[in-house]
Amino acid sequence: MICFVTEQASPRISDLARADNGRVQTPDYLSGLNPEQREAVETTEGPVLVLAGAGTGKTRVLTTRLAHILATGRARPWEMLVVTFTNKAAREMRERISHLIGPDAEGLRWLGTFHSVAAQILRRHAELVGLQSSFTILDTDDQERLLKQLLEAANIDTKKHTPKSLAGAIDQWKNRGWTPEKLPPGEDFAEGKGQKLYAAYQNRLRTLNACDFGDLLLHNLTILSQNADIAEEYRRRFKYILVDEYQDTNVAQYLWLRLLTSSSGNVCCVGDDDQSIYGWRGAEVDNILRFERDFPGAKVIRLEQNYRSTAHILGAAGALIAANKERLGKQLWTEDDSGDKVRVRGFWDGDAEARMIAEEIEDARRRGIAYKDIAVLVRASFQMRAFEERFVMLAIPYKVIGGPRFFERAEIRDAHAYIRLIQSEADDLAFERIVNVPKRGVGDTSVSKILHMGRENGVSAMQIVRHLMTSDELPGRTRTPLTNFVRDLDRWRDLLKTGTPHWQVMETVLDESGYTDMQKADKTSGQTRLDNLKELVQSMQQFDTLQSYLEHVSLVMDLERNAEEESSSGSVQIMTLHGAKGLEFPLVFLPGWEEGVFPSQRSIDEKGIKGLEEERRLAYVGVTRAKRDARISFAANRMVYGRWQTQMPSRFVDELPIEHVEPQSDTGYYSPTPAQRPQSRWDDKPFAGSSHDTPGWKRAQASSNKAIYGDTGFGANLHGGNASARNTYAPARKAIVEGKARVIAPAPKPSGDWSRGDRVFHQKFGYGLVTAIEGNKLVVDFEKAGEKKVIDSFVEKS
DNA sequence: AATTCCTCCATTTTT
DNA sequence: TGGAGGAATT
Repeated sequence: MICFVTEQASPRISDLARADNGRVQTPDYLSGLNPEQREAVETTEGPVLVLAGAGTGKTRVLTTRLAHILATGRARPWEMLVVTFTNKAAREMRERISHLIGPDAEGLRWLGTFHSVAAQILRRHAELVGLQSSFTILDTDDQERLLKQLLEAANIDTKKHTPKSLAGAIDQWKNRGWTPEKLPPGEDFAEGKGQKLYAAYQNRLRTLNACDFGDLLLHNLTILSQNADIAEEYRRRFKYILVDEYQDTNVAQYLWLRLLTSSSGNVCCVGDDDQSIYGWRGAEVDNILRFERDFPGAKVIRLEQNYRSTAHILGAAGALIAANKERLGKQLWTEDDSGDKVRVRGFWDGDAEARMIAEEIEDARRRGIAYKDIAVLVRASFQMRAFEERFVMLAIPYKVIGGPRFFERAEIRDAHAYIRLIQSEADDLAFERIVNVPKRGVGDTSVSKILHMGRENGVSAMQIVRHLMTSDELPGRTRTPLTNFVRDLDRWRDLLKTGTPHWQVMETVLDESGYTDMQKADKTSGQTRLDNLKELVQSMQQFDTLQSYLEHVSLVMDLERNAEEESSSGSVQIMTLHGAKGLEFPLVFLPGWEEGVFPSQRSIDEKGIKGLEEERRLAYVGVTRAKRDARISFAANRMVYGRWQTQMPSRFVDELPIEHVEPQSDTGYYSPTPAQRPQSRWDDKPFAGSSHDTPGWKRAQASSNKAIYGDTGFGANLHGGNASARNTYAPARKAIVEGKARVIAPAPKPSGDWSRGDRVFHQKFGYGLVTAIEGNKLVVDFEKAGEKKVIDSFVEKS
């Protein structure tokens, strides 16, 4: 097990360096590294690509390398450019580094996310792209409202072309480094209006002295590529460049890095092509795949010894990812050959799956595993509810990771809008957000009139309001509240100017504007919101100036993360596979491995083989999160969007090698009467006669399908006679499509088949009598389970 | 301005 | 199925 050389135990690197007249000979911090890790740390000159597999000590290598460069005097802290993707990663790295090198870590000014570093550079040269250095960074909400206005101004149907989809398109364009002028002809939005809209949007941003997240990088590209002297200055400044999660870089980030990398190229990129799961938001795996071409003479170091998981888990994950064609290739290994095989289990339906997972969690708990050490990882968030419901029922503490963020809550945004408008009258988006919050009697009509006039005349909304106060273009009932509004704003601004701390101004504003009262009046969630606002005021106190606070919230939106992580220490974690990246848990449940769900049908439809491979990488990420136990499951039937659907197990299930997997059967998955059940891969003696290279599942599927449909009666009409022909060796793809079309619940079978008083048998509840019929649902009074509502196709007459 | 009614639509998410 | 957002209604 790797223990990070840290804290009190290890001597400070600055001391180490001094100890031997500045010459460091195999200092302690290098001693625990394996040969590859050590090579990655010590190869300081020239381009290096570290291909770090899951759980191979990537973070340790990264921080040690950084410390090593500083300790050996190769660079001063401010000569290092260190970029990460998330604030969390940046924060963790800074913490670790400061343990190693002490106060010197303060000097790491250029350690941060791509966006925060780019923002720093942009502030210094903003005027070169037509901005003032005090520019504000738009959040997605503001962005969408702005785009909506533009779409409406261009007479585009906002139903057909939503602001959101335009925001998405622009985001993708910016990810590729395209300014409006450089937009390729093929790229478009709303029948030829794409480029115009994009240009109009950029203009509008400039007027508002604002930029969006994409601009932080895009403007950097413009500045650096058009000003050779500035680019050269930065290239000289950054003696060493370190990039984490390189597989996640998009084109814009890639170009930006290249502009900052000098020809000597002391650049070290760390990543894992097998964990590239953000292609859909612009990440280019290609960046990592072609590193050696980009940097001739680059050294590629593979970290393959895994310190996280057991051999079975790695074996299963390794075989899975081996099915991908587009990869550089790594073979993870471990010295830990203890532990159980990966369990794979098929269930009759989603309920059974959730029930069993909950039971297994309770069981694990009894064996002494803490809730916080257990995770349920799903492909998409709609799969979470089933588990939440089950966990609530059994009082299993759980935490859903990845809900709405603190700064994205409406009340926080409202508060920010107030303070922004006080700070800068030109902030039309802030104005629009809160002129009538709380209700002041300024309706939508007046607001859009004001905004429109502002845009017509090229002035801010507030200027228009000041003008309207002295004219009679607005009725008195609108004019009075607006006058009061302006008066209030002026008063608050004076407070700020006369040196009242910004957080106190915030408090005053919330109280005097009536916002607090408005929330007090809300019985349902008012209290929560007030609590959030209190927290907001508190967090503002940590900043000296309003400016620095606002900068912080727009770039570092992770206030809640800390609180969340602490409070969740005693809970089972439910999260998406994407959200689980970089984390590890002793026990991991991976439910929902079904064709169409995982791999997601949409990914395959939209991106073909590339999409599928990304899904497979996601599966790989999921399995490798587990330290001791991974439990994969799938359900034959699932309620999706209110309809029962039947699906095949995921092809990924098939790709798991038998030697690392322990299949388990669940009787519910098969025909109700065990005697009629054919032998299959998932039967009591699973994998009987089938080995890794046998397409075992497909064969088994043919027979078990027959069992399901034949015996329970549903589906027989839907499939007609060709059920068996389809299943044999048909490509899985085809099966999915048909599987999707297979709607079970509203079977064409006339519901009149049932009548009150019928005696029926249900797989789970046993025998009972039908007491009512509601369409395809039956209310049955079961002898053992009591009264339940069930879908008719789930029971049979007895 | 508030309420209810209706229709539409359902990955993954960071900055 | 359920929730969100828009339209229609009071």
